[in-house]
Amino acid sequence: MKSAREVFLQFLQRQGMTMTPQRATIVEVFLHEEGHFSPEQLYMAVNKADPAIGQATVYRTLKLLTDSGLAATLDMGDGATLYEHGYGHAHHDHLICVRCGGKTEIVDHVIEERQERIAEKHGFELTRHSMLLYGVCPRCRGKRGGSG
Amino acid sequence: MKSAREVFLQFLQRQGMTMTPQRATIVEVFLHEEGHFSPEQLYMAVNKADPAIGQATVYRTLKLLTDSGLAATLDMGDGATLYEHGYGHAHHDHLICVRCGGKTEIVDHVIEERQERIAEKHGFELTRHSMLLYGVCPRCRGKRGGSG
DNA sequence: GTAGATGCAAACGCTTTGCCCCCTG
DNA sequence: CAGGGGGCAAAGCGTTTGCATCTAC
Repeated sequence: MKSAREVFLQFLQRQGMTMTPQRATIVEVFLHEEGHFSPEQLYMAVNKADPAIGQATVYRTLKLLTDSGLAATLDMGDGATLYEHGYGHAHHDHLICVRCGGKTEIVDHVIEERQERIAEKHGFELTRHSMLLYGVCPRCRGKRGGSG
Repeated sequence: MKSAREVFLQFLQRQGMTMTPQRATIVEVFLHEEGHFSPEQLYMAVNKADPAIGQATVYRTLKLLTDSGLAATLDMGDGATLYEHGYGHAHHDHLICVRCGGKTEIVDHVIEERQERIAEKHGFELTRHSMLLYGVCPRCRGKRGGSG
């Protein structure tokens, strides 16, 4: 399997774009981030590596990373979009605690297969999907209901 | 089964809130809307019924409708939230055409059940979920693909 | 008379864009 | 020299909120 850097480079070249120092930095930082993170978080981490890189560039590169398949988006209902690694990671969905915001990755082949079948039945050519299960995690269920 | 109006009225009363002319108008218009619509669309329809009602009131009432179970939200990744009727309608998920934006409602009991089971396995108490399948609908597949 | 409800417009948070300079080729 | 890339800050978008007013009980 090609390295993520390689995939990104080839993606850029295919688009007639070039690998710039800023993009290289952002990709590196991106690959070192764990779990789910916001553009803002990535921006802050990128800034530690190179304070000269602006937020807009992070957003622009994040879009490229998504298009290249290196990044996957995770859309909460809160208006913000989170990102995670999307290359070399099996597809997974998320279990989200509505109280603490904690996210758990889940994989279910039965569901994946049903989704394919549903799409097929409707004549759709499936490109991607998003499944979010919201609930209260065990830890928060232990505590009493309060929001804090 | 209680009428939707009744459900909303009782919800308001339970919250110590009252049914106002504006809320009544918005509920009526809401119930007449079909399919999936944006707050903006609802606002425009409400305005035909009563031009004095402001956008903020529509948003505020939409939130109440959601809390009361009369409305269900459908979060596209585009930053906007769509609404649909949620009372007296079985839960369903959506198949969305990435090309024309068309939405098809789908129901799959196997998936619903698996979701419950997954949540259970992780100790989560499931409150709701959202499953969006993105793809290309039969009609758009017929036309030429464009940017492949 | 008190408390909630409303309309308006400004504020908000996240994301995108315009502009101009820079570097690359 | 041509053209994309980047930084900055302002604009843009959908949504929320502060405030003064008004209504209902």
